[in-house]
Amino acid sequence: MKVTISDVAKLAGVSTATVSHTINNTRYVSSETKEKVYRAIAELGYTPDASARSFRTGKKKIIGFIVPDIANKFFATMIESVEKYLSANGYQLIIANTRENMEREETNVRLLTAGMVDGLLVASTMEDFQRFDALIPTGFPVVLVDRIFDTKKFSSVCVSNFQPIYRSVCRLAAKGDRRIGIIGGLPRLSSTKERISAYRQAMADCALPEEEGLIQYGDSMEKSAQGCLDRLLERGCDAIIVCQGLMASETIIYLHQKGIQLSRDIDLVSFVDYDSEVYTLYADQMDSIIQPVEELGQAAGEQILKRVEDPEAPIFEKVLTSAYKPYSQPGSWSHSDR
Amino acid sequence: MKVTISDVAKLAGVSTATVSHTINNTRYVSSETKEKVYRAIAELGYTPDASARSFRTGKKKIIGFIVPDIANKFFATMIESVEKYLSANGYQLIIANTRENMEREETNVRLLTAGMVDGLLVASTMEDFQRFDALIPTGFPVVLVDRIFDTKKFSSVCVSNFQPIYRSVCRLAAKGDRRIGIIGGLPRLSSTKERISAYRQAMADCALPEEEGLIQYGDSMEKSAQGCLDRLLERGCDAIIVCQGLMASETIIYLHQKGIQLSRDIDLVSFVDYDSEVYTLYADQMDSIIQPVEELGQAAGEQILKRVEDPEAPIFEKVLTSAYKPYSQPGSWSHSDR
DNA sequence: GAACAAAACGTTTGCGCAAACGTTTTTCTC
DNA sequence: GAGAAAAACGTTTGCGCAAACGTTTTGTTC
Repeated sequence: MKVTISDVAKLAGVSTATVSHTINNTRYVSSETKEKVYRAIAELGYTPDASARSFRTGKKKIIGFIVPDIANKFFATMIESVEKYLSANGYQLIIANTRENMEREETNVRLLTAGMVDGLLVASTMEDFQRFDALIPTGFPVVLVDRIFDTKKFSSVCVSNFQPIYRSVCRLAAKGDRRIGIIGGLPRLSSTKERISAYRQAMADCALPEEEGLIQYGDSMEKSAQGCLDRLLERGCDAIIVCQGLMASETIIYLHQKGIQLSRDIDLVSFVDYDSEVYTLYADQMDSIIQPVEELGQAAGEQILKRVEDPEAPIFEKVLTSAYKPYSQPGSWSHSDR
Repeated sequence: MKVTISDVAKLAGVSTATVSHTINNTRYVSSETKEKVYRAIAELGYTPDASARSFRTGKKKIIGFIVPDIANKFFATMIESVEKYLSANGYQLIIANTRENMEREETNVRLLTAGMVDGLLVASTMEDFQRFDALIPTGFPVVLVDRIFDTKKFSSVCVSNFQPIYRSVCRLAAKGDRRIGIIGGLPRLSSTKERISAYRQAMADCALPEEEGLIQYGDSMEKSAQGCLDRLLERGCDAIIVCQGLMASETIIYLHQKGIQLSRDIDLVSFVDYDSEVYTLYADQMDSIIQPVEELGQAAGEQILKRVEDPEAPIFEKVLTSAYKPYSQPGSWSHSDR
């Protein structure tokens, strides 16, 4: 039924070793013999079985990527960029979507690390490092992406969260805004924590009164920003900072629908998805923080392959920098420096 | 180093067969023995090796999905929905992104069908069925998604393309529009062909003059709609039909930037991504065609698992229906009926 | 308590391939 | 033309597991 390497060997009149070496270029084979082998392969329509190969070599040529939300543009773009890098290097990509659910993350990590992939990229939805760490077999190649833990146990690739938010608050304060609200993502995530802490510190440094009600948390899922906004608007904000692209779009739409005009009625600073439609329309009325998603994806791909190929490689922590685009200087882009 | 089934067997004082049967529930094992086995598994931290298992059984519990553009919201949403269905049924999903490139599609299909996955979902970028067909090993479970071929060889899941466009033209014509332009996707795709042919037929049926320049093709990638629009606007259109969500967003933004107002200056009908931001903002100024992306994804998942579990199952062709939302009746939704 | 069945487990094989280990043939050297 | 080296290929094993095939033990019947 299935054509195997020994069928090829038989037809070509050589040994299976020769066929194997011919295919994989792992030993010298005379060109006449190669010829015979390739002819037999073509005649039989032989394709090496990936399962058997993986089993034999222990290499699957597959990387897993645990993502909190595939349909979120931020992650979709990152997946694209990761896939691009991996496929260019002979690897395939398995996606697992946790939908910000810890149990699903556990299930998926366990499944994938049990011999299904060579390495794992994880944008974890977990807060507790112990719980995450317990899932990873000793020595298994893992790279944390976008969301990290407070240990040096795994390599990681993320973007700076503190500086852009700190800068945002300062700019708003300098503009005369006093009551600055902020909409963060899930409170348990490292990215959210860093951003909120930057907000707090900047507020203090700018001598602006802190007020717990000015800090709201959404879950970066659909319609989560509206509730946050309602609560912020009730308190009468001069400005709002949004920590996530999807919620930024919601914010803009919601304000638009309420007849609140950006920059005239309220100041807005936000993390945005670079090519999101709302961003294109409103880029000139707000400060935008644009994360280098594609670089993030590529760096993640690089790091995981590096670890897969050399599991002893030292832990590596890469922090990329977001672009900050103030609306007052359209066209001008500046890089925050951490 | 690695804990295998025989390590477990040894520690539990049973045979490997018993361990295997205990894990997989494939033979009666007394509860005391089960106890011993599970205890040994826990003590050693044993996890069955997925590679070996796949190799042995021939089942990988993985489905491949060949996608033309991951970052496109339409496909990202579909991936999400496919993944949801598959993971609920114990399968993982491998993504391959072709970026609308036929060579990449060939490479990926070949790779995945060579023992890496149990079945394949394909939204093909190819026009030539022979070329596609040549890539698929005999009997390999394949389901075509969104883009189909003119044969009954593979099962498929797609949405109706003809009816919504036909209806669009009729509505525009009834409104008095004469010069109706259309922006289609890649000319080689079945979806594009059906939509354009619906346009032609409707134009003829409505006694509107055909004009080749009114038909423009974009590639559904970034910025492709602008060129089409420039050419259409040059000809002075009363109305424009856009056949794809991403290009719809571009169109709306571009018209907005040019100061052309929807419904006052020009009529717009478009396929849109349901939760896209621009759609949310402009839904009341245009006719929208909304494809049932999630149902599409789920149906695709259902079909491919059905084929994987029974390769002899009859060919199945599912055609889903898009929702048509006329802007004149906000809130009212109607279903086109093919 | 012989004969037989059912319960509960063990022994062994082979999936397809890569690669360690081995053999033969050719070529070269003096 | 004997001996050694290099070239070119062959034989065999085992990766970890599932399952086909076999065996032992424990009832059960008359």
